Amino acid sequence: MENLIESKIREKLVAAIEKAIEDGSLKLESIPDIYLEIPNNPENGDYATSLSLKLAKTLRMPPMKIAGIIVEHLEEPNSLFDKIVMAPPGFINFFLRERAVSAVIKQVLAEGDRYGSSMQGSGKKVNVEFVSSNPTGPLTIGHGRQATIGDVLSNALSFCGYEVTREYYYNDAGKQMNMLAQSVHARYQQLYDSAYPFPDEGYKGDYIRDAAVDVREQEGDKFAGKNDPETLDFFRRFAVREMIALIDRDLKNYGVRFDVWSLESSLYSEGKVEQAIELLRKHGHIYEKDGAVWFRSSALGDEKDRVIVRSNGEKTYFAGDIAYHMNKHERGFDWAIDIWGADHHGYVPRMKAVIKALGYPDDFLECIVHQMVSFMRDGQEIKMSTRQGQFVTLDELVREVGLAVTRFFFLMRSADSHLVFDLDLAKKESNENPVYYIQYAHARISSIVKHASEKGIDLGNLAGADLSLLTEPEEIDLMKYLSRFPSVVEAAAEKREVHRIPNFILEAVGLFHAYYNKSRVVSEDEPLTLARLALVEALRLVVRNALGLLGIEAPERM
RNA sequence: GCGCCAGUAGCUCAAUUGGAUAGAGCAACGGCCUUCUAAGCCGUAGGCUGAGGGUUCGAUUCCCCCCUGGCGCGCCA
Repeated sequence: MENLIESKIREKLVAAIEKAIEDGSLKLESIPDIYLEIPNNPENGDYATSLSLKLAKTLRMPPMKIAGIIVEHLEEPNSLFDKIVMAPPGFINFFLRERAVSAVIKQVLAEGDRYGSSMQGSGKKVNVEFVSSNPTGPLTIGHGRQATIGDVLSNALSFCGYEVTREYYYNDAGKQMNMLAQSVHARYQQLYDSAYPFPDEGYKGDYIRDAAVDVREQEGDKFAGKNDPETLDFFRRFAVREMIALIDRDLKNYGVRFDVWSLESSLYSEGKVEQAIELLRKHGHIYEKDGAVWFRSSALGDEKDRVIVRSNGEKTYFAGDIAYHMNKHERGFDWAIDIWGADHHGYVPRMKAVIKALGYPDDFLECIVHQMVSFMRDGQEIKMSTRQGQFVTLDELVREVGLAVTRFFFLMRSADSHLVFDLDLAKKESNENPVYYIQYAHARISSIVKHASEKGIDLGNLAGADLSLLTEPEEIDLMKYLSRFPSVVEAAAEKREVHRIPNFILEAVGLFHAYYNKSRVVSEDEPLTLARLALVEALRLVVRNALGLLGIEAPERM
């Protein structure tokens, strides 16, 4: 489950500090947070703590002296550590014994596909809302980044013991839907009269023509030449339904699953929007000016007040979102995560203001903002515009470079960084492409295991292998690295930094490839063969678990 | 003008709640396939972390101020 080595070191440090407090050598009120880190330079140990440096100020003692006291009070250091040394200006460095390191293999083999999971989240209910596009066309690669981050963050949170609900919110109300209706309507009319005018602001993509053809197939020419409100209403409902089906299909093909689909329109039909406005009004956050209804968000951290009901009586998108977040809270979530593109980041303060106005804890809502994606093909940047019909759809992208590559590229970089998606690189099936590098490692290990089994080696008892035979530096490094996986998953979930997972896998399989080229796993030395098989099998499980969190397949052969 | 994000090797990016000597991949150059998959490995080279101040034992990381790029700043969504 957790990183056993790390938690043992923490326990020992806590015990040592407790003892030191008891006998008066450290004058502390309580146990401080235990900072543990992995030094860059192995000469500084496998783990290190700068605890004494942090405590120096409050204790008013020299850090080296504090380090000395802590080390003196550590119990049975020899069971886990080779040595513990103090280093100026006050670090305590821990060097693990090889036996302590190899324990991770047994842990991985025993826990299998649960290795790396934890109960950190202790069942807290979290709602993760992502993608949430207008149903006006297929998903673009801009949505793709968000879909991937949201999907993988949800996976990581679940793996860490949170109860996650993945949610998609359709903005199926408002002006955009009328424009969509008019666009499909115009394309439909053009099937009968090629001179029929197309609206200037209409959606120009081919999928609009497809929808028009679908109308003709299902309804024939009964709307030909008609432009009355009932006709347009039919086209609106038809088009929304068709677009939602399109998006559902895209998400399914992309391997993203949702638990709940919320419709903006049903918040209206169920009166939720009115209720939300009334609640805000009751608490004095609402006023009227110039015939419109305003939310006083400037009093709660936003830069200005926001209109929620326009002077023509129509509610704004924001009004729906207020009701929606109230709804999330009413459904009993402990917290809600919204994932948005950078073009919506200005929305964060007003949404936070809503949370405050409704009287929810400030941290009920967490907004994750990811930077934009640009798309390069043949060295040329492609501008995306749904209305111009010049977008690159997620579906096209997946078809072109494959699911694994698409997902991996979207995940590789921190959400804060702008992403340049280079199609030419993504299409290369070579070592330039990190996805193949990883999958190749998995296939290689699978091949080793197969080879061993064909040689008649009993793979049923890998857990019983004599792991003390694993003494090569590459083997030790690999084992140490595997033990870090649970911490990486936890960091990915807790810091909402999913790119840590791809980085971890790349590093891990890099160690493996080097090891593979230097040492043979299957040899005439049977005990050593078993030990090495246990090692690579553990690695294979970790790679598979990690790829699983990313929604990427781990192939047996390539 | 105001706000959010970014600025690290030629290019694309990492860097463990502030840690010790800032790391990978690509591109360049030189090596490794009668042995479990060469979609691989090993080696060489590459840096004033955009500039300047500050905080402290210690700053790529935090604060201030500039510069550059992206994105916002609607009774649109």
